Amino acid sequence: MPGGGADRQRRRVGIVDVAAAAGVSRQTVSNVLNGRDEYYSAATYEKVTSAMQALGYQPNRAAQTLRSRRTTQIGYHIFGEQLDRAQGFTLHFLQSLVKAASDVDHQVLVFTHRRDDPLGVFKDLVARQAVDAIIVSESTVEDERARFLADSRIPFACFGRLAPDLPQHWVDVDNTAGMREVVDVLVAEGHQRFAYLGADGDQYWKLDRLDGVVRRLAHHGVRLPKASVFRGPDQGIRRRARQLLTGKNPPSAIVTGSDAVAAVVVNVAHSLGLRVGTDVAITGFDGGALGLVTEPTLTSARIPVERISRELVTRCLRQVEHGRDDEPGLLLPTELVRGGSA
Amino acid sequence: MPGGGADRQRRRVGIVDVAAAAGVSRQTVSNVLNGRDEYYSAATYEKVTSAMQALGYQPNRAAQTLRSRRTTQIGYHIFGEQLDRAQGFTLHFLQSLVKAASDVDHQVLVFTHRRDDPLGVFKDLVARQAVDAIIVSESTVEDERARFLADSRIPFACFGRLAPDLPQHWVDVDNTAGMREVVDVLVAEGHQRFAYLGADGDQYWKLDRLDGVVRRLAHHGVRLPKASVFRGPDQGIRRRARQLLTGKNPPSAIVTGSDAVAAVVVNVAHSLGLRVGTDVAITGFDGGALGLVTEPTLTSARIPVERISRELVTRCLRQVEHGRDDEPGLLLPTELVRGGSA
DNA sequence: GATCGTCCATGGAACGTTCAATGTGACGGA
DNA sequence: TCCGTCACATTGAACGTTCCATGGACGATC
Repeated sequence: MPGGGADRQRRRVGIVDVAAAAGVSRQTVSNVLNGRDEYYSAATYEKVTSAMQALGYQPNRAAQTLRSRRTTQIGYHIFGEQLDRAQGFTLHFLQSLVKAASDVDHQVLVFTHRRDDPLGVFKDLVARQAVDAIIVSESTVEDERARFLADSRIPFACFGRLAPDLPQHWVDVDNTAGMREVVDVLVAEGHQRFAYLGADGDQYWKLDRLDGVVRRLAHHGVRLPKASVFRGPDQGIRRRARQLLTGKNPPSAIVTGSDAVAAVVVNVAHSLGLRVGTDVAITGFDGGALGLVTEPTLTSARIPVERISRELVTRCLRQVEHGRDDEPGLLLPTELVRGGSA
Repeated sequence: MPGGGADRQRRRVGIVDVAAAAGVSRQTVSNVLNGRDEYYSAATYEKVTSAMQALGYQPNRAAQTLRSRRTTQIGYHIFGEQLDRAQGFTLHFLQSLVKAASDVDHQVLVFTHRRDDPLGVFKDLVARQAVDAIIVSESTVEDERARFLADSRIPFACFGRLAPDLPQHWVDVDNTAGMREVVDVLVAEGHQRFAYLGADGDQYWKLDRLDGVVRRLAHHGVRLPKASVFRGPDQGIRRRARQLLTGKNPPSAIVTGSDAVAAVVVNVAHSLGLRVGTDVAITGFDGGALGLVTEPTLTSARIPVERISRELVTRCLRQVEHGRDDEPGLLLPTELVRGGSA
C-alpha cells in the first residue's frame, strides 16, 4: 500500500485533536466543554475555544452519554389515538416543550407505547439510555404510567396533578380558579342566565372546570339549572346549544369547557342569527390559537403552556441531577384572555 | 475496606455478562443481537437469548452508537410558528411517523430551529451523532433546508416534492389527481354550479389543488367563474362563503382546499339554514379526524399519512445504509372518502 | 496426507468521551 | 528548610459495544 491517498477516510475531529491544537491535555478540553471553570484559567479557555472553532469541533454525544450516563434527551409520551379536538393544544404543548428543553440543551424524543406492552417502553427507553427522564401529559390523578415510573425509579414529570401517595412530580393548571375568573367577568357584565357546555369524558380537569363554574355562580347567588348543563360529544354539543338558544328564556352567557367547544357553540349561535358578544356571550378555555381564528375572538382562560413546559423540564432535570426532587406539585393560574365573544 | 457491602453500586448488566452466562464470547452475543445469523448456530442462539432474558439484558444504545456510528434516531423538524389550522394534520402526521419509525426500531427526535441560525441545527444534530437522518415536512419545491442537507451530505427525506436539481428524496400527495376525483364525483351527481374556497398562502400544494379543480371542471365543460374562486384567511372564507350562498344563482357545490376550510364553510351553510349534502354539497381535502367531527361528515380526499411516513423513513434508511438512494420521488394518490357533505 | 473452504466462534483493539487519581509549581507560614 | 495549600493541568482507566483479523474443527477435494 505505498503512495496511498492518505486521507481517504479522515478521522472525525475529536477532543484529542482539539487538545493537540490548543497545546493542552484532553481533560482540560473536557473541562472547558463542561464549564468546570474552577479547573482552568482564562488563558487556556481562550486557547481551547479558539482551537475548537478552528477545527469545527462538535462533541460526540454518544461518547459523552456512554461515559457520563447522561443522554440530554427527554422522552415525551404521545398517545396513538389522540384524534379529538385537543390536537391543536397537544401540538402547541409539544412545541413549547421542545423549546423549553432546548433552552437547557436537551432534546425531546417522542415515543408511543406498543399495544401489547403499554408500560414496557417507558422502562426500555431509560434502561437502554435513550432518555434521562420522561414527561407524561394528560395524566390522570391515579395515573398508572406515573406509578410505574415512580416504582421503576425513573425520573419523570406529569402535566396533570397526581394523587398524594405518588411522588409529586407534576405541574397543572388551576381549572377551578380559571373558571372563577371567567364567571366573575360575566357576572360583572350583568349576566344572570347561564349555561355550561363541555366535552364528555371523566377526566378530572373537565369535571373541575364545570365544578368551578357551579361553585362560583353559587357564590354570586346565580342559579345554574340542571337543564342548562350538558357534557357530551361535538354533535351533542351542537344540538344542545341550538336547543338552549332557541328555547324560551335562553341563557345570556354560555360558558364552555374548552375553546374547541366554544368554537362549535359560536358557530351554532351564528347559525341562529345571533351576534356573539352582543346577543349572547360565549367563553372558552385554553387561550390557544383556536380562539383567535373564531369570529369574534374568544374570551378564554389561557393555559400558560410555556411556563408549564419549563417547569416540567426543570422537575425532570432536578431528579436526574440529585436523584430526587422534593419540590411539591405546582398548580398554575390561568390568564384571562378578553376576546370579543363575551 | 473489609467486610464491605459488595454490591452497593452493582454494575449494569452488559454484553459480557450475557456472554459469560451463555458460555460464549462477547462477539457471539453481539452477532445474535444484530441478527447476523450466518455467524451462529441455532443452539447458540437459544443459549444467548435465554441468557439475555434471564439477566434482563438491554443493549446500551450509547455504546452501540459510539462504535457503529448509527443512532437509530431520526430527526423531525417542526416549525415553531405553526399556529394555523394545519395543527391537526401535523400532529397526526407526527404520530404516524413515530409509528413508522418504531416499526423499524428507530426513534423520532423532534427539534426546532434557532432563530439566529435556522440551518445550523440540521448539521449539528448529525455531526454530534444525535440522529442518522432528518425528515422535513411542508417543504417547498426549492426548499433551502433540503438544499442545505443535500450539500452537507446528510441523509434526509421531504414530505413535499423537490425541484429536479435537488436529490429526489421526497414523497408527496398527488393533489391534482385528488381534486380530479372529488370533481368527478360532484359532476357525476349532477352539479353544475361550482365554487372554490381555499386557504391563502402560495404553497404549491394549495395552488395545485385549485388548479386540479379548474382543469377537471374544464374537462367536463363546466365553467368556474372567477368570482366563485377565493383564497384567503378564515374570516375571509367565512364572509365569502356567506356571500356566495346568499347571492343570486348560488353554487350547488363548494369545493374547498382542506377539511379545515370545509368545516368553516359547513358552519356558514348551517348558519344560513341550508342542509349540507342536500341543499349544497361541500367537499374537503385531508380525510383526517376533523372531517369526522363535522356534521355531516366530510366528503374529502384522504391523504395516506401512514404510507407517507413509511416511505419517508424507508428513504432515510436507504441513504444511511448505502450512502445514497437513487429511488425517484414518489407521488401518492389520495383516497376518496365519501361523507355526508356531498 | 496436504490443501482448501465452510461454519462457527474468539480475543484484541477501537469508538470519543469523562471519571478518578495524581502531578506540578507558586506561594505563604511555621 | 520544610510542609501545607491552592490553582491549574495531566495521565491511566473505564464506559459497553462493534470492527477486524484470526482460530479451530470438520468435511470435501486434490
